[in-house]
Amino acid sequence: MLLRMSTLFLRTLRDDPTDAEVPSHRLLVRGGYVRRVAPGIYSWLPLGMAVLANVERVVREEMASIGSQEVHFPALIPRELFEASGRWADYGDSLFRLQDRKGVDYLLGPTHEELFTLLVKGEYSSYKDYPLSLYQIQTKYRDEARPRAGVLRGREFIMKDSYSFDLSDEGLRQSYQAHRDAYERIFSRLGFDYRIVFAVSGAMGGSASEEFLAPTPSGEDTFVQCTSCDYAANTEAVEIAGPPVQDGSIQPASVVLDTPDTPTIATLVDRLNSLDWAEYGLPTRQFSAADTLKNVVLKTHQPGADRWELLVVGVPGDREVDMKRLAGQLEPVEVEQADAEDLAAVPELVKGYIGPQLLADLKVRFLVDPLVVEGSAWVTGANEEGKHTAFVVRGRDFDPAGEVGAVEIRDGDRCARCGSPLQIARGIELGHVFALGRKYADTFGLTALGPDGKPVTITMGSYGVGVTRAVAALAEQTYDEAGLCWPRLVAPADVHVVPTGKDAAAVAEAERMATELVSLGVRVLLDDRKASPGVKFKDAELLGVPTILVVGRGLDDGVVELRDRKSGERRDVPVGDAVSAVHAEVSGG
RNA sequence: CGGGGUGUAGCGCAGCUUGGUAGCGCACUCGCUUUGGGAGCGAGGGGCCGCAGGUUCAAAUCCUGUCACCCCGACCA
Repeated sequence: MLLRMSTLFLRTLRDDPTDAEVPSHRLLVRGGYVRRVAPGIYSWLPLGMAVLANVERVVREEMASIGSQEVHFPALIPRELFEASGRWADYGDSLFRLQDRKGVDYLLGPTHEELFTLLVKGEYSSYKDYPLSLYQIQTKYRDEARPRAGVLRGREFIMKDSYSFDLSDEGLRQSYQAHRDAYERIFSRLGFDYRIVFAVSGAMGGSASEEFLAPTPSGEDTFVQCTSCDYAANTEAVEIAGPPVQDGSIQPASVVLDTPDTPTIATLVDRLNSLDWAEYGLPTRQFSAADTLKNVVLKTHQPGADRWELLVVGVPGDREVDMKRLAGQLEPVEVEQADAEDLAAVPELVKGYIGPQLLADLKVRFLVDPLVVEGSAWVTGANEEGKHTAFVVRGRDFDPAGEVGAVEIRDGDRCARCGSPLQIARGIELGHVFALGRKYADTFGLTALGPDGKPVTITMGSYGVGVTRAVAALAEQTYDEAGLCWPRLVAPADVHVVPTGKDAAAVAEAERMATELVSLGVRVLLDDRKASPGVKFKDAELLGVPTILVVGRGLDDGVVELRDRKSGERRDVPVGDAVSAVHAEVSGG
């Protein structure tokens, strides 16, 4: 393959486009890989297409290796299919909707569970047909509230989505594992630094959902990783270690304190530290927010229920409640902050002075964060204006209905597996593997007739790779000051041949080498433009082809220069050895 | 949806305060020179100054409205 820059549809930009903030966006635009058409909507130019095709090739190879078969669904989908799954309504504003000339509703597919399920239902009906795995590489549409970061988060993007269909839970487990392994190979081959993180709580079944994240500062997803073991989870699914369980019986009996005007944790702590503890027959000590128990009033909604119910969550006073994490843990139950009206319904809950002691009697559900361990003693509200209670002990003075990870994770929290400090980082979601179960099969009646003549509901897995996003994420993880630095496998070419100088011999020699390299199967980008050396060098660095071969002033001494884009390393090689040297680089890399 | 900002050539920007021929750099075309780190000189082409209305003899500039876009946040199978 030979790309000539004199004819390549490419215009590089000297300046950064002003709307580009993140490095991948800036460099993909400057390097002429993509152009913006509308917010979150991009055109892919020849160099971009080359990179995209390379990513797709790897994805296809690895899908084939686990026996997944490629299909292709329309992006334009009639409303009725999404009506059947309930997602015409559930997807809300994120769905692109349109009508045909007759006024019939359509949508542009944000994902394709419905079509895969129905296709299989239409073709297969016997247990002998399973297991099955299908995939497609398709353009997806989501009307994001705020597209950003160039192609990292677009409204139109390419995704590989696949689905597995199995007769049994064990079959699903195997399909899930096969996909997970394939994804590891895909992201390794593409040259990613990536982490596999838990995406939903252990309560929902451990490994039911995992995300493949590429750690980078411009990532939109926050995740947590252990500094010592390989535990990693996104912040919604993370579990952290609490302090050791304590013996609550050694705590003094609880005592009600006079604490007027202390509706917040800060005011309460000040008050505690100025109390005359001798009055209560107790030794004076220093208190901090961590000694108090904060009880946050929320409300929850069971799917299908007609009412919201109150929920109180107890967390250490020095912690905030992370609503996103909480929502992730409670899913599919919805959760929201309770408002004044909700609180008014239970007058026993005194704002600012709520304690867990009464909640069981009030029939209000009470959960604690695991940091509030059995036997721990707290200062908390006395359920009376201006009063708090000290030495309120879990297991002695109150019994929560259960635990839920609710606190906002901090850098340095302890790993639930090994106890080492956790670290918060940002990453880009490259892929997601998810054991869907029977949700769609139930909805659409996807069953197979078993050997006993009875129908078995199929269980499904759903697996996605963001293809366009992977290109941007790779740029994000590999760029440097001068430009892009593609790993060889995805680079638009193996070698960028740059003739310099006014001497026609350099151009002729570069042409000769390019032709010879191409015949060896090397992908060559040849800068045959009439431009100054500076322009060519800058563009070569911006475009990010991994090997650069400079044919110029060294010719008089019988050498050409071989440069490694990534390391910056340069070495002269004799003209006669140049082609084989490049070929060795390409094969070795 | 909340906060901040910007709309002038393909890209990056000035001009607006104080109304009067629409400019600069890059890119593009032609000529000559130059050729190892975004070359020089000269000559060119390219504009609904976001849109609509208003004020005025005259509007990129002032006024009103409107639309779009960008950034931060909320949201995000």
